[in-house]
Amino acid sequence: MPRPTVARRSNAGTKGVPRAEREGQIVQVATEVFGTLGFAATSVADVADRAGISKPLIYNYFGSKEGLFSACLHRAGAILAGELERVARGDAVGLERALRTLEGLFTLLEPQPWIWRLFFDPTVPRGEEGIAAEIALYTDRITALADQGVGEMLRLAGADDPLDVAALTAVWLAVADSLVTWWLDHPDETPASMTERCVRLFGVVLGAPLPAHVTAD
Amino acid sequence: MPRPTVARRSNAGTKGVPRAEREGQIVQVATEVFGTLGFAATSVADVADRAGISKPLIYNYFGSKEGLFSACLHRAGAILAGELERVARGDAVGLERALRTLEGLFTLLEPQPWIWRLFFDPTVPRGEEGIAAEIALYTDRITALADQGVGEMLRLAGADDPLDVAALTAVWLAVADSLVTWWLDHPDETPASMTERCVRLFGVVLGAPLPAHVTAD
DNA sequence: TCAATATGACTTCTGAGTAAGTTACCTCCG
DNA sequence: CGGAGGTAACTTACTCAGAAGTCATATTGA
Repeated sequence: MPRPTVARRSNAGTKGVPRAEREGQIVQVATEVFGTLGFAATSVADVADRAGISKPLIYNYFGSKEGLFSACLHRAGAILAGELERVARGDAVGLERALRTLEGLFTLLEPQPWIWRLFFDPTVPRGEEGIAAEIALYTDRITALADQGVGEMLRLAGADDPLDVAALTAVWLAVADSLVTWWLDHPDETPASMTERCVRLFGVVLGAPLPAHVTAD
Repeated sequence: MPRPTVARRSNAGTKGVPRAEREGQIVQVATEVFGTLGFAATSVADVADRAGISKPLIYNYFGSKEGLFSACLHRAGAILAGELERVARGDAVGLERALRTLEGLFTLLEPQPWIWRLFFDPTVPRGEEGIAAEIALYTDRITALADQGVGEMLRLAGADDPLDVAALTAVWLAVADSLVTWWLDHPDETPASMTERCVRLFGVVLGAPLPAHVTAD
């Protein structure tokens, strides 16, 4: 049956926004949603709504939900890994380096805190290939930096069990993650105030008396 | 059309397993799946399969997916919060108490490491009521304990900014979480070896030289 | 007029939740 | 002791909603 020939205004048709620009807008919106809700809980239709365009346009430009996530990932990854590597190239070691990293992180994440979440999203479909692999690309870079910093610190202290390094690296990443998360819950904090707070806390924790059996062992 | 009168053996009918026992089995399986995959990625049908029963039985007994999760939560919560409170009643303070807590945690989680995950599952639907509220019930208890320990430690060090306490509590919970997660990825470790590792790492980190501007500020 | 930009209205699939019926145990009456 | 029937334990086979992904079509700048 042919469609009724009634004059029905459609919203279709170009709005004069070039593809590159639209893609940028979409990626920005999508990053925020993915970062806030997680991959699984994010619906493409929702992203389309918030971006003020329609779902098929997203599929036109990004191919699939994973493709969209991938685009967000690469933008965020370039920013993040780049900054962290910049810090790592500095000559700080041990806790000094840790603090510098946190400072860089806070400054970097100030305008768009969600991008951090993309790399530590537990809801992305696991698998040897696909998104998971791309995430690994970046987390490996980040972990390598952390591992190097942690390893250096442990070596200075005369410890060199590789498993110790691995465990402490995991802990360190979690510490960074938790501070970012806490910051997200306390929007009044500035990067500077967060950094100061970290300096203060480092001081307190490290100044605390060691338990007897730690020194004894 | 009437059903064919052919003799078709159905699998229905009681298998003689009393409700309480069945519920226990289901909760055990469900806890593992929820804890491993997260709430969102877990399908009720999958749980039913693994438990060797059918989906409607789960709905019969637990009402809904949330109801099932809730049952897992309460079992796990009773175990977890109870143990942590036991440790907290001890007379250790500061880092000593931290180590004792970790030790208790590792021992407790040895047979069933997943239960920890239930309380820190980012994929549960947010909302003022429902599961989220029940989770909060337990995390509040856990957080309160952590907060108390952290607060005591900061007070001993002469610091008492409540936001500092809150932030350090978040960090401490993340540290515990990351150690459990790391352990999950290294199944060869025993509770004892994990505890030793923590003692060692505490020693190294706390023995590290303080950055200049930490002491300066 | 053609290519780029855009959309409404599908199809398809997955997973939560349900209706209705099946089987086995248990009790109580004879 | 034997069978009627009540009830608890269980399943098959659905419905229904929401989200991924697709198709055909519409609009407009160059």
